[in-house]
Amino acid sequence: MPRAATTSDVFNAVGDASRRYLLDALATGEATVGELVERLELPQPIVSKHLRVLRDVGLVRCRAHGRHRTYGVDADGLAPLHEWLQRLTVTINDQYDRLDTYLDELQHPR
Amino acid sequence: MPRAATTSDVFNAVGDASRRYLLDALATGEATVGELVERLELPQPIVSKHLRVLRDVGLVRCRAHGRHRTYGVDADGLAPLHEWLQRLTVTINDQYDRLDTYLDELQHPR
DNA sequence: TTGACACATACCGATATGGACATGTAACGT
DNA sequence: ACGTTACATGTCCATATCGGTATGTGTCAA
Repeated sequence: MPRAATTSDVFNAVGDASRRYLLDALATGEATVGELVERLELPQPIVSKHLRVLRDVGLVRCRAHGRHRTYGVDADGLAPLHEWLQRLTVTINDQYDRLDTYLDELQHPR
Repeated sequence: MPRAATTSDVFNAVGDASRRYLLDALATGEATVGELVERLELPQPIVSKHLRVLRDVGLVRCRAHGRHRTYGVDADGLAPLHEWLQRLTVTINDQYDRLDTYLDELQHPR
């Protein structure tokens, strides 16, 4: 198994700077591919590819409108990130709490 | 520029599942490399390498103790993630708010 | 119907990455 | 001093990934 890998995973998707820029841009409102190309000053195929990845992991949605495609952030797709970060942070804080308790007991032994 | 790339970036660091497991494990308390190797059932060099990456991006700290090295999560290292996620989410919500206002004005024109 | 336009996909090359194995290094025990 | 323990680092390989260019697909206009 020469690589763990997997795009198609939200964490990996936001691991790329270009894709974060895309999300940042889309967060301010929906946009077509062309508009994104203009704003980010990236070649169109690059943008399309990143959008594809973001779509696959559920971070953006797109709807066709004439010959344009309007993309927008899917807030629900951010859930895995939020949850993981939250859990991690909480766990860390619990740890500190236990340390506090421990230190308390050292100073004020029952 | 055949690759954007960059490990040495917090987002990329947590993009890898193995490294997330390491963080999860360390969140419950500090641990030595050997302990992590046992818990995650990964070869020691792999663990060491991932820890190295996590250290470089400031997600973990380590202190030598005898011939052991005790690693622990550095909560501050999570800040970039928190901030980015926060900003993104807020921006998205602002967008929805504006949409609400717009819809309101459609229904209750001044 | 033909051509332009908006976007998606295919293919290519360069490189970065993760895992596996071997080796280096420092601290401890005897 | 020597072997062992606990890690770190170096090298190698397979593959994934990104960017770039070319091409395909569907829609609109004339």
